[in-house]
Amino acid sequence: MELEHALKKYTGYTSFREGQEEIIRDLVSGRDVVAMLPTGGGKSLCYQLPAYLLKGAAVIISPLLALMEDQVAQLKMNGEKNVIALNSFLDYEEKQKALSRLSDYRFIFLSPESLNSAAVIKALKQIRVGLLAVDEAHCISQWGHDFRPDYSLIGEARQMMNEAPCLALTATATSDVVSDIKESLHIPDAAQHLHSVNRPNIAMFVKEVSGLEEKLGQLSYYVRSLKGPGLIYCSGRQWTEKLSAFLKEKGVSRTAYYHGGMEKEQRMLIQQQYLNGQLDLVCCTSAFGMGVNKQDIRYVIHFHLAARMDAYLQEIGRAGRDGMPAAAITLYDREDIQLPLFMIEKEFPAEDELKAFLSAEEDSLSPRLVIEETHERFILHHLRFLDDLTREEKEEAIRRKINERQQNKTEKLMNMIKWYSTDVCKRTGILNYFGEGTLRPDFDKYCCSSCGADESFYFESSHTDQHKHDQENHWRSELGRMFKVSEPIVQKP
DNA sequence: CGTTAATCTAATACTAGATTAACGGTGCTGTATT
Repeated sequence: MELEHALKKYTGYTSFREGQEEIIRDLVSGRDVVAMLPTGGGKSLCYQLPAYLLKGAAVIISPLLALMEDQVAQLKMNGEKNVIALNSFLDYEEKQKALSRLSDYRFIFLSPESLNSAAVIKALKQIRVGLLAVDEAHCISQWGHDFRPDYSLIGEARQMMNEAPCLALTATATSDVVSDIKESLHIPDAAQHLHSVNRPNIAMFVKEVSGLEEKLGQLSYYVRSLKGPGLIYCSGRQWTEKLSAFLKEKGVSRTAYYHGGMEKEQRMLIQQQYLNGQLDLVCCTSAFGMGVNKQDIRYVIHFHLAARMDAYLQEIGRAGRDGMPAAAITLYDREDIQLPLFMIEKEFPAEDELKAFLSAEEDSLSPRLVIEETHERFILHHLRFLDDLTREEKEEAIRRKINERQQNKTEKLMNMIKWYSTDVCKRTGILNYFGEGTLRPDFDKYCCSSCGADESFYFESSHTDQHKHDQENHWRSELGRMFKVSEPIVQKP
């Protein structure tokens, strides 16, 4: 009906992809929406079309500069000129100019940090905002509490946007992440368009190892056996470099590493080569992922464990986006828990550090005490809400916040450890953890290591092409059955 | 807490072994006012 007409008029598409129409319909009728769409499932259309149908500009919050630039380029390519990304790529003059004629733009891209800057707030107050979209909205839950606190302030900023409908978009929203998002954005009554977190075509294997030597042995075995392309997640930057060198030595060429400490151009190059199929394998930290839209990743190996279930799901979820079988393998060493435990400790200011910082802060003459950037930001962020308190009260309040966050993170880590250690079906474990029902048990063969799935099914086949062909056909029929079961949408009780 | 790189020491001439220090993830960002 009229939505399809608008779709054709503004984008040239003739029909919606699954899930898009309901989301857009809700937004256009003024409702807030939390939506989950698989990557590559046409997420950007969900804010682009409403931007044309609603009065006013669409403000889109994006976590990475690279993602912002991609979106801007895409819109411009489609002939939309009234697009701007208000970020640090603009110099002072360009930014002033853009802010002074902000009402000319239909699409305004912002990082949560820019959204919080005084100049941007002032300019936004003077225009009409028709839609607020938060892309990769799981970042609110993942980063908003500590690493990038500005993510937790989007809800406040929303108040100056004349109650424009709010769209939170993500590819993996577990139920606790969804409630976190709704609370943070102050959209308790948002319509939810969610799918199950289950990915039936990804088989999960947890392989217990003991010691580095055995782990490296297993890694080299799997990388040489599995059908690629693949991805290896590890916990440190140095590890990514070491593993890629190690694997090259073992004869796996076309391997590269990727982490947040590399030059931007180098990062882009690796990502691009991987996307183009010029690389078979990338050893990476958690920096690699968002914006990587590759359909045919066949396996993800965790060389180190993931500290949280939602992070784990996101990382393995990069495999098998084409719907074809893929494998997620964790090389689990009990000793590995020490590193994430330590990270949780180190991420927040220590007690004496907090004390010293606050007393230096109180004395306006002394220069600000130099502490780690993330620690400082955490303290300053929480100080914003504690203006009228004495120093002791402030200290106490922030200490409580730190404890709260550390407990929360430790608890999530422990749940993960339980999941790694148990013999119960891995898939059932995940679904139960997120309050979804248990799965029908007839995919055992392709389910997980606990169900006795056969890892060799994911190996590079040495069979003839005919065999390969048979196997793929076999998979198609099998998948048909699977997706029937993966349809149901998560309901809030 | 565990791994790795850097420095030290001992007994003897260049290297082996021991002790210590450093490091460990994710990314955005100008700013006060007439």
